[in-house]
Amino acid sequence: MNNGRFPISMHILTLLASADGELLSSDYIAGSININPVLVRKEISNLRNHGLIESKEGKNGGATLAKPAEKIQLSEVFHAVQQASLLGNSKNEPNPDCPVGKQIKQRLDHLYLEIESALLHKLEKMSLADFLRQFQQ
Amino acid sequence: MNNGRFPISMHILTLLASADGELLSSDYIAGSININPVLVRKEISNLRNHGLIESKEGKNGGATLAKPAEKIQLSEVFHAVQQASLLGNSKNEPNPDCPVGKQIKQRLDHLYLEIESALLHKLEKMSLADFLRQFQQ
DNA sequence: TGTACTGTAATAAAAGGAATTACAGAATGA
DNA sequence: TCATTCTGTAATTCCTTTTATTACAGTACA
Repeated sequence: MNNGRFPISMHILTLLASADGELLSSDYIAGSININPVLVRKEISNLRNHGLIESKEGKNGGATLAKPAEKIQLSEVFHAVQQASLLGNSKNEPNPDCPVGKQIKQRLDHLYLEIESALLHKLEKMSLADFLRQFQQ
Repeated sequence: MNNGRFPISMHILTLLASADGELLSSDYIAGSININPVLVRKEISNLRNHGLIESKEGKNGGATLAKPAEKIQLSEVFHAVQQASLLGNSKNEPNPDCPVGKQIKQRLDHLYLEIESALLHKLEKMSLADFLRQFQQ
């Protein structure tokens, strides 16, 4: 996970959770995160596709949570933004004539599965509501 | 962890573990990983700084493990290559005038610490020898 | 003393991420 | 109805990060 998508999604969701049902515009959200509104809309689009957010077009439109913050697990956020494996992959194909090179990808994939399952197990136990609760008034 | 450093380091260490004390050159290693030898030497330099590898200059030089594969925990490899946080950071400073923006960094840092400790706990239980054992002859 | 290595710096090329521009389409409400 | 204010999305440019390459000094060996 090379980029800032997880923190950005967390920021969006935290804002929505604290807005308590009120629709927030991408411009407003972008102002809090300090990034471009188009990037916010892209992330919202992604989170919507994963069932975490609902949004409304047109005047007075914006985004809101699709379900209560208590029911949003951080593992869902992780799943929504994850694209690459956690610990990275070598870009090139290893040498198939080398006994190690031949198998390393498969072995690393297996290792990554184990690691990710440990991580997911942890994230499943945390809800967006838990996360929001840590914020001081 | 955006890049391929973890898999590359794992590949290097696996080759050295399977070489059983014999010195391997950066060219040979690069040929197995299929990357540039200079990048291999850089990773070796890093792994050496972390006490996982020893290397010898000059003719017939190369690298070898600094200790038995049984004593190399995968958490050590992780520490050696980790530079950024696991789930990424937003590049820009969030808006300090927003109650969420003001605190989000700190809250995410805290979350990341929890997550990483779960991951490290898992990696501590795995040795390089364990990893190598999975390779079929 | 030539050869085969490492170590490292500097630079270039490639890839990926983020910002920006642009604009169509939807909802609102005056 | 129609200007306004939003979303959704594509296309492009800009910037940063990764990776590859080039170059060369230094080391060890035989």
